[in-house]
Amino acid sequence: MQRNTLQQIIILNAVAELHCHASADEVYDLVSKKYPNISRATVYRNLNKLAEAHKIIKVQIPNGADRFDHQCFDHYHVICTKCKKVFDVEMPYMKDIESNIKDTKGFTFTGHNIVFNGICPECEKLKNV
Amino acid sequence: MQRNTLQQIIILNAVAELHCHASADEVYDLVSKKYPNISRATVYRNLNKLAEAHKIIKVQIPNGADRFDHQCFDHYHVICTKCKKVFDVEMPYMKDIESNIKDTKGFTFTGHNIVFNGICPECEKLKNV
DNA sequence: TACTTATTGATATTAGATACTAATAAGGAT
DNA sequence: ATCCTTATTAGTATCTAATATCAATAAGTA
Repeated sequence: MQRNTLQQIIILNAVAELHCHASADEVYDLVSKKYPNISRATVYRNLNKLAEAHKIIKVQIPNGADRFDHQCFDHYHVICTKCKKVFDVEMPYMKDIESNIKDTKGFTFTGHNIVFNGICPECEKLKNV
Repeated sequence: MQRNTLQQIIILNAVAELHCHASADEVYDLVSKKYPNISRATVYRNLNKLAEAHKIIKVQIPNGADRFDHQCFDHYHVICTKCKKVFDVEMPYMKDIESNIKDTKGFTFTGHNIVFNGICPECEKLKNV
């Protein structure tokens, strides 16, 4: 049986508060201000639980910490290769992208993930300093 | 100055021999059969060096070890969510996919990465046993 | 052949995440 | 309201993938 815990509520609120695709550690840092005894493991556990329950989205970043996003619909992301921050990309979700695959070789496709690489305006500015 | 080492040649050959997107550890296992004293660090170092030199491709997998691919052109991948093996996807590379982005918000886009999720035929078969 | 220094082997360290376990507390039953 | 069951937590240990460190080695020029 699923139980509602104070920790879970606090963690969900923290993800909502941190707009910019927070990592588990960033969530932990924010949460532990209000709830100093919370365990890092609890944060990780609840983030995954919330993602499974589709209350948040888990964005898995190649070679980086998972990010957690409060925007709960399918969409793509861009990671700034300088500062490693993750942002949403405003682009239609390609539901039927799998139809472009020539030979599925017996695979059952269940989804896809696009992560763009780029330089965010902040880092672009710093380059010119 | 770049130096040609026996280790680098052996590692490049091993990646070619392991068709199926080997992880650094899988490369290490194969290589250490022929060259028992090779260091794991040397394998990691050379795989990255070969990828930088575009002699192999480094496929960064969300929540998984990097894979190294001997096929040296831009293409997409599918990861089997059961066995975690990575395969090439036969699908045209979308060079201008960034043009679908509505609002770049000042970002400079430099590339993209698509990883499909799926179940490979092997794992599909096992499901029915 | 000698010299310079890139590279190696071996190990330590790091980051991100999960596993483990006794203690706690959510929420149904009494 | 109180008891009971057990999901969840806090705290810590452990794991994996990868990189850092550094003395020893060897590639390739002089």
